[in-house]
Amino acid sequence: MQTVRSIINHAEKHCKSNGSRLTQKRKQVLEGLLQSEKALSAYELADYCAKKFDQSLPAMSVYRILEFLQQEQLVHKLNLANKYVACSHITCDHAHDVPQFLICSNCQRVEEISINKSMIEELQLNVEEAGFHLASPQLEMNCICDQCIDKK
Amino acid sequence: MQTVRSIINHAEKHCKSNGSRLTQKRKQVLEGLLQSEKALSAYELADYCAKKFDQSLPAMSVYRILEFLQQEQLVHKLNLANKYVACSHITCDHAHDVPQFLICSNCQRVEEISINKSMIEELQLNVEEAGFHLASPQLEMNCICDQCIDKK
DNA sequence: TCGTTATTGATATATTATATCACCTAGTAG
DNA sequence: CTACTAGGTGATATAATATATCAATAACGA
Repeated sequence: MQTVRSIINHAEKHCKSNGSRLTQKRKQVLEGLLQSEKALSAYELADYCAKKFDQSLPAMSVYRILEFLQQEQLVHKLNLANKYVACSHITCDHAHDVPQFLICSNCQRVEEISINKSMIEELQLNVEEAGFHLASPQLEMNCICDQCIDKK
Repeated sequence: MQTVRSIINHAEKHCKSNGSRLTQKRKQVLEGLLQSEKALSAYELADYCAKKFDQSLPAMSVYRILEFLQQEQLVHKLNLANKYVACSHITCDHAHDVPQFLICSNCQRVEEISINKSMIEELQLNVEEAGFHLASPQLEMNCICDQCIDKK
């Protein structure tokens, strides 16, 4: 179990070695995502930062910061939910596999798992046959999690 | 190659046998999707209907109509793009497999293909192991199509 | 320290979507 | 045939997500 702080430290080194900077505000946004169980929207992150750090952060800035964090592969955007999550492999130095996100459409909890390589290859084959090319091999699946099923 | 008209006729029968009605406006929206190469937003559909049928259709109505058409399985919502497409199996009476949508993130062209059953099962297994359950087995993949690649 | 570049703030506006109430129209019962 | 009812549509307001643009500020290198 890694602390939020240690992950952020790792992220900061990662940025430095890339020649980019993990500023205060960027850390705050990343922290917001790291401490959250579920995916958050840009506006939710703005609220989080405003409350937690007692200093308003315009939504516009959050969007810019999220864009930066995505470039640095520290954050993923879940296009199914229009929300954002911290990458779960920040502290692994190796490039990670094709990420697969399971998104609970009820509580927004997100699980990031990795799919079998051979499966991706087969998928990719299907895609190529149809005359398309995978842009981002990220897969997002609309799910319900155990907890939410139990509640119903 | 089926005409738009014949597909709409088929859809109308489908609705009748379901005890629902494919009204004028609903036909117009469905036609908008059928004649389009690419996925359309609700507002784009409203524009299409306004121009083509010379009578304004409020966006609100389009949303309601799209909801109806989805219930009737005549239309799919692409959550990746926040846009809508006509189901490509309207004239097949049998229930179709797990749909897989390839969405060109450049031109919004969409291809609907069907995946291997065994693959879906494997996917499902992965999902269950993580404590989640597939809500809709529809898969959407962010792609670039051949045409757009060539242009670049 | 100066100037350049990267970062953030502020404001406006676009795009997608939902809530709500009023009106209208097609099918139904009497 | 008429009045009733339910389903369908219009109108309006507003929420939620996102982008464009210009100004202000902070960090870094020469």
